Amino acid sequence: MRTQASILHLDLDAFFAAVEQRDKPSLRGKPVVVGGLSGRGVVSTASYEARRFGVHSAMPMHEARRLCPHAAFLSGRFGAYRLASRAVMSVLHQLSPLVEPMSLDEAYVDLVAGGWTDFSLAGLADLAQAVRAEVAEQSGGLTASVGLGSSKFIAKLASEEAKPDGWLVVEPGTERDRIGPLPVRSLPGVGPATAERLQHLGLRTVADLRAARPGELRRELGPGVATMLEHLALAEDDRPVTADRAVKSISVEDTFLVDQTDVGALEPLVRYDAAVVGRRLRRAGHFARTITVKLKLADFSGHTRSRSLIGAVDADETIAQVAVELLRGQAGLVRQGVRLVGVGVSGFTDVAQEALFEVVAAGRDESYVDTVRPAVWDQPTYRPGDDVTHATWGPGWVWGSGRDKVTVRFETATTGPGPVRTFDLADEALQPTPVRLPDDDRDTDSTVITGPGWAEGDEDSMV
DNA sequence: TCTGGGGTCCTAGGACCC
DNA sequence: TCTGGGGTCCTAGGACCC
Repeated sequence: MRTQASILHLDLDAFFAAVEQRDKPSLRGKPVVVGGLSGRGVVSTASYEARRFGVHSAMPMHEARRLCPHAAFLSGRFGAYRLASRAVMSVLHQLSPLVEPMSLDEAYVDLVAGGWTDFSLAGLADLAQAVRAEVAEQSGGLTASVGLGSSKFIAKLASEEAKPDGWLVVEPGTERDRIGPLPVRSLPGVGPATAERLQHLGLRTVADLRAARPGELRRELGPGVATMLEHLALAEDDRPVTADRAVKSISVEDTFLVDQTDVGALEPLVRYDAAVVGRRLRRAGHFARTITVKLKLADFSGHTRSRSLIGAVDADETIAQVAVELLRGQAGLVRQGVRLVGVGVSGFTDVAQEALFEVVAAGRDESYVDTVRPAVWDQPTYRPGDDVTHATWGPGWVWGSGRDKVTVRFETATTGPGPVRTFDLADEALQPTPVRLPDDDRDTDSTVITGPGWAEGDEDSMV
């Protein structure tokens, strides 16, 4: 817990709507609503003029139209928002190298890391006003609210209280008194579900939370959430300001105008989404090992299916193939009616690690796996017993496989009976080795499975 | 015409390995 | 043949945030 109000939180006011009003003078002073305009869209941002009519973020767009029919309804220009955001963030970077953007319109700044030393009320007041002025200057007139406090939680609370177009310093030492009367919902990490459970325990305010019987929170919310809330209720928040947080997943999703029930009709979309994801993945310079397909049903329940490949990939086609298979595996759910489908990737590495085999389905007794296929997707699928002599992956045939192992029998019509060898799929010996086949007049590269010592044969058992 | 799209983090169970 | 604990990875779901 810091003893000085050394964390700054900046939040642009009604950001998307404000950029629209900045760029289109005719919209100034009028209600503006930015969000999804199609049937199932929701509001991203409402200008303060629109908020007066009850319009707010996350509200279904049709309701916003009902409440404020004369507003300007816009779908958003993210290029413009990104540009404005960049200008604002660069203002913050002049304060400190430790700037943590939470979104296009919001960031924390660690003033200690920036060498700031004057934490007097007057000093921080000057700082807040200078930052807001510079943000307006650099962004073409956007207004920002600034909060300063001894933690992220308190700094954000301060900027919220200052909104719109204001600033507030919460003096260290006054935090607990300030947050006591607030509803539990104002604690970070308390959303609708947790608030409901707390309500059930008769806990409505932060002060109620503090007075909760020991063990009560633990039973209702689990040790993790309970501990976090106990600390936050006392204004104890040690979360550091972290610059350059690495991206951990990339995803794309689409909500349909009308619920869909036909898997086949969804496949082209899933393939397209896979390509969008693939392009973003490559642009980020990453490879991904896990591919996920997400469905949301008519009843709003969410369902995901994911598969981790042996190696990391970034090709559209590979992502698409896996995604389509995962989708097909969910045909039963799709028939119930889906409102949303999404494709995502995660498990990033910075090098490609396409491996030879992908274990697909467990055998009935789970002692072996009955389908093995190359993780390079234009190659055929092999099952134990399949002859791979004539495949580019020869020579030999797949004998069996466990979860992380594949057993190959090195035997072809010309070589005669050969040894059986089990490889760990991570085994270097299983990684593709390009070779030119002697009789290959098409002059294409092929791959041979080799294993250290396989010529002696060995008694590696099937897994 | 109820309820977007992009993320992060946590939990819990099972497999698997040592 | 029975027995155990810890650590890690994978999958699925859910809560939350902006």
